[in-house]
Amino acid sequence: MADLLPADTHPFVRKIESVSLFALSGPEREALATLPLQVADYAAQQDVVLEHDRPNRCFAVLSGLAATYKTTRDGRRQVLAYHVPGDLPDFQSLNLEVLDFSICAVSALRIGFVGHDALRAMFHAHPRLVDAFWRATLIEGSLSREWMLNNGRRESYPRMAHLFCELMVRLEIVGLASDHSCHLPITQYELGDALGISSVHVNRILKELREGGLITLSGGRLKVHDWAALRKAGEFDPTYLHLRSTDS
Amino acid sequence: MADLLPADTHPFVRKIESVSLFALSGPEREALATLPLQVADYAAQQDVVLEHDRPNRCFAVLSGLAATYKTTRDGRRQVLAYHVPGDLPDFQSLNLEVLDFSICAVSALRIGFVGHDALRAMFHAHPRLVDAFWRATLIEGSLSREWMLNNGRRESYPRMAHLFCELMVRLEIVGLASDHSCHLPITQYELGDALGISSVHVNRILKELREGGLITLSGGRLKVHDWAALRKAGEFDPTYLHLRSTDS
DNA sequence: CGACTAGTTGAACGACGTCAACCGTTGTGG
DNA sequence: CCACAACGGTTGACGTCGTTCAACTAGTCG
Repeated sequence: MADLLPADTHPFVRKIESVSLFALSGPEREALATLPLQVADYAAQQDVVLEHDRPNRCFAVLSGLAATYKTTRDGRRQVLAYHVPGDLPDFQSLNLEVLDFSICAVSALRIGFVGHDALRAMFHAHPRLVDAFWRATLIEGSLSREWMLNNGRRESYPRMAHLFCELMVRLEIVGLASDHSCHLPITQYELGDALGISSVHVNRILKELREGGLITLSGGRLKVHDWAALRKAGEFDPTYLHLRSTDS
Repeated sequence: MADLLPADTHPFVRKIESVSLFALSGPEREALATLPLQVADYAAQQDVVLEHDRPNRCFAVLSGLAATYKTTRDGRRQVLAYHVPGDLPDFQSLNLEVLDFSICAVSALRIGFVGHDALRAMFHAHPRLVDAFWRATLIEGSLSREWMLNNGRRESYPRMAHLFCELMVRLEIVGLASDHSCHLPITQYELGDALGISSVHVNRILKELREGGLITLSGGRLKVHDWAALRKAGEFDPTYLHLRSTDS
């Protein structure tokens, strides 16, 4: 079921255009827009790919939220990154035969698979696109470094504040948040997996943030009531997102 | 002060050869070996590059140990990765204008700088090398994901055991460890920055590991006395290192 | 010899985890 | 339509891991 979308809304075109350091040529844009996408839907909690898989395709998030995670042998889970529409969460599979992480759906998720062959053919025809995609993976790396600093060296209150700041900014960029409010159907248990703390403690920190008037998270919706305060609490500096047009 | 080394010991050749999925051609090896290197030496604790720099070159570790780190605003430091000889710690600077991390020398460090221009020219002439270098950065990403799991979800005892396992394996690969013993002139304070714990606690965990007969760390030397036990304690599975020839 | 640095250890404290109870909502089947 | 199970959120009590502070030791360098 190949699904062709109009070029300007095609996820690859939007993403690469926003990431690359040069303006895409017509043929390059065309090549991206005509990449054959295999669309698939996942319910929350379902896994898309698993550690030790050897995929021959990678995928883009079309809608919904995905999470990269790893688990220890005794089953403790650590979420390493969230992926918003436009992201290419397992792009490394193109050059790394066996996956070292799993990716699951956080909310209802629609993704588009692209075969490695098709990508390699495109790169052969349009070598500049390699730089652009490479850059996309490097930006993901930058996010993960900030995540490491956040989880390693900030206590849970600023840590959670930082996470909410990042999510809000990234969702705003792709048009999924407005007025500092976004759809975020995530359980407190899952939040704990991302922050490296227990769900009980998540609950307490959420309460603190709520009673401080910074945010509310309920009914699957995150609302930031005091952006300046949240940003300050999380020591949030968006430089590491490598945005090209800075706002807020 | 350009410094030309014999091709088989040239750090780029060794590294890319060990990382790439295809055998390098003569001209490719030649191009790597003749990359002009600007050699520089750093004392322990000195910074090589700093967050917010906009470098026009990147570097390879020639000898010694380097560390990538970030700091919070109030000065708490988190080490994100260690780099052994052959590694390309800031290769992302080629496609990411402004650095989002700093790199410092852990022990006496010798590095070789290569200008971005020279690299780009080489990639233009030998497009397959792009894949190889890309793959090198992806493997670094894999290490950082395991690091995130380790620091996020393991307690300090297994966490430290895991770190020592990784360092030992990586140093063995580049010939800097033998008999499960290696030069590791690192203070307990710095170890704490890597593991996200205080130096006092590092001391106590080291004592536990020592009294359990697993390792000793003194006089700038790490000795593993019971590799099987250390590996078990750290739940260490080297898959994430993406080695091509597995040993031990 | 004194000053400095890294390591070592104890004691008190704090952050976060664990356990357990309870509540509210949702969904399902009799 | 109601009963009830299942699940996520909320809260308290208590335990543990790791931090902080502080004192002391040992090695090194001038």
